[in-house]
Amino acid sequence: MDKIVDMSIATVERETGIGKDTLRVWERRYGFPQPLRDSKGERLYPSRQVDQLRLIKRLMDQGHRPGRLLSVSEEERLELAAAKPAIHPARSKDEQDLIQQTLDLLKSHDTQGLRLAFNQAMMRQGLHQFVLGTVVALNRSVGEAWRRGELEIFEEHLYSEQLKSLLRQAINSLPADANGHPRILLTTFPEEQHALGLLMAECLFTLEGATCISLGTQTPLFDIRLAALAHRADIVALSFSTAFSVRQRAPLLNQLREMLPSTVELWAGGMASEKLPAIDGVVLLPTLEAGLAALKNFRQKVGD
Amino acid sequence: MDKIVDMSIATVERETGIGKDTLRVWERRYGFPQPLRDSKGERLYPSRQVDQLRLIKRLMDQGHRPGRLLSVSEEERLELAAAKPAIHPARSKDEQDLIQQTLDLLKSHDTQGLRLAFNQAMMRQGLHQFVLGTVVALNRSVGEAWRRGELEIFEEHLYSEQLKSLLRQAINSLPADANGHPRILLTTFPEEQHALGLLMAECLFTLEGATCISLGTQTPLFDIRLAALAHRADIVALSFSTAFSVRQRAPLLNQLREMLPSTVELWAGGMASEKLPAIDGVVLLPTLEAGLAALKNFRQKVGD
DNA sequence: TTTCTTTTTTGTCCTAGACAAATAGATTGT
DNA sequence: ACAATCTATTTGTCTAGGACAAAAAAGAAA
Repeated sequence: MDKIVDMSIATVERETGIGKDTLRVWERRYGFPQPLRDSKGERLYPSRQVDQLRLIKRLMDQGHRPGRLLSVSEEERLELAAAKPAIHPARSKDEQDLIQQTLDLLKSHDTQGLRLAFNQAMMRQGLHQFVLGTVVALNRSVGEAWRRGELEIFEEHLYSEQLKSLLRQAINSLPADANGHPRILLTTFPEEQHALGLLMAECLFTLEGATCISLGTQTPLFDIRLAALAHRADIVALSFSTAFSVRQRAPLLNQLREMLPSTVELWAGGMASEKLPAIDGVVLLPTLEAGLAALKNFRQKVGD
Repeated sequence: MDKIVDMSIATVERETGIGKDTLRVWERRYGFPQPLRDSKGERLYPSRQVDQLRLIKRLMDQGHRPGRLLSVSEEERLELAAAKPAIHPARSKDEQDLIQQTLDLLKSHDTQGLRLAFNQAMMRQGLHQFVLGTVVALNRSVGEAWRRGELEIFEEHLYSEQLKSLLRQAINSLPADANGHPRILLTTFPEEQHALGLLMAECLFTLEGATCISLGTQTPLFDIRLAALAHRADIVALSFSTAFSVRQRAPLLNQLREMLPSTVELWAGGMASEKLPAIDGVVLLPTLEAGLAALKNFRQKVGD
């Protein structure tokens, strides 16, 4: 019971999200991690080191650089983890309260209560405001709490499951206009598995009377192209989370841009799109508001 | 417009689901694929070869072996693809009709119609029967149509999005008994992204009055353990699709088994569990019916 | 036929070197 | 002091070809 065994390199990749090649090159360059070896010479990572790797990944997502993190002692890493919470735009009392309530409910694993709280907030504010304001703020706060180590991954899963379920329900109860314009195809790239941003966009676009076709997450580029053609989409909208490596975005977007007919617009929304260099023929949408503006824009353009 | 560029090895891995190591070793052993090289000597796969790889992956999922597929000509592979549809247990006229209707709606990309058809079937049959009979049959038929090349991946995405949405809605409308027993934690392993099986199980277990805590897909083992402890789960139930490599299941299940307290049962459900060797302390559930039986069983055991 | 043993097939891991894109740091010009 | 340009370092991903064990197929024996 409860014995935690040493892990193979494939397992560590899965558990931490750090690639095999990267794990090996870190070991070579920085001397960490330093796994044991089994009888056939393969790496075996003790769980203590895997914990450290988890922490390192967290800190890297916060902007720390691997070189420093890896050449520093275990204790110093823990210090970094306990650092400053960023300052945020002023929030209403209501929002503050809901955030605190959400974090408390998550920590006590009260899924029922969570659902109830979300539902009430949504009813009170209306879907538009709820998504644009509250959900955005919640995402940020939950993400931060996780980065600070206050929440476990499974608690974040719980949060996003509840919210996804609620948003889906909301979308389904909206009057669907099959001939709404424009026709927007929604999905994410293959490694991107975060569906929440997608659902938020779908809510807002559907509220505006557009037709949304959601393929869910992780569609290969080739199939995005096929789907766009099959559904006669006017716009292909992709959602990115911070987890999606910024390095990969530009080349992937370029590739998709070349695959799509030039009459189809390509929108890229989500976290950290600000950092991205402008790409020809790709509309970058750092926020949901920008998405709504783009939609208005598109309609004006097509209108005349 | 529409120009399809050569792809890097990382891209091919994403698009086909075949690992980099495997792609390289196939090239060495069988001479296929045989990518071009760019200025720095890195592989560039022409889209023609990537299409072939997609086909090969499909055929492998059907049970063909790589050695044969890769050493055979392009034409012969296409012949294999057009082969026999397997024979299935007798189905009711209703079910047959719905299956045909679903495939037609999918091919014409009529999401509204799809949703309507599903909803009607569910209303008519009741959730229990709908999940156990119709959804199972639909999954199989859609999966087969895809393997035969009749459906594109994006059409399969569409199917599963609609169904997931419907099942989620159904679950939410069930009377949730927060004190229902047993407490079942539902999730999948990190590479497993198919949420449909999970939702189907959640429907059935909830209907039986159990408390389901769904973490969604792709939870690291470490977090499954944490969640099980935090939620005081009686049972941890994992869902596998055929896409999940059979090779990996046994070691992963063993690993999780060792991490969990022995008082917590571990259930592994989903396709191809029959093929799996028995694992000590892990209950294998090849079908949903087996899952329901296991639940009844568990209750009797605890009852006395 | 079934069961056991041998051979082939197949995916994953290994080392150690290379290189370009991204980032940080230094230098220069306004 | 601040912005822009250049240089140096950092970092992830790719390459080659060898190795090995687990799975599957083929062969042998009951």
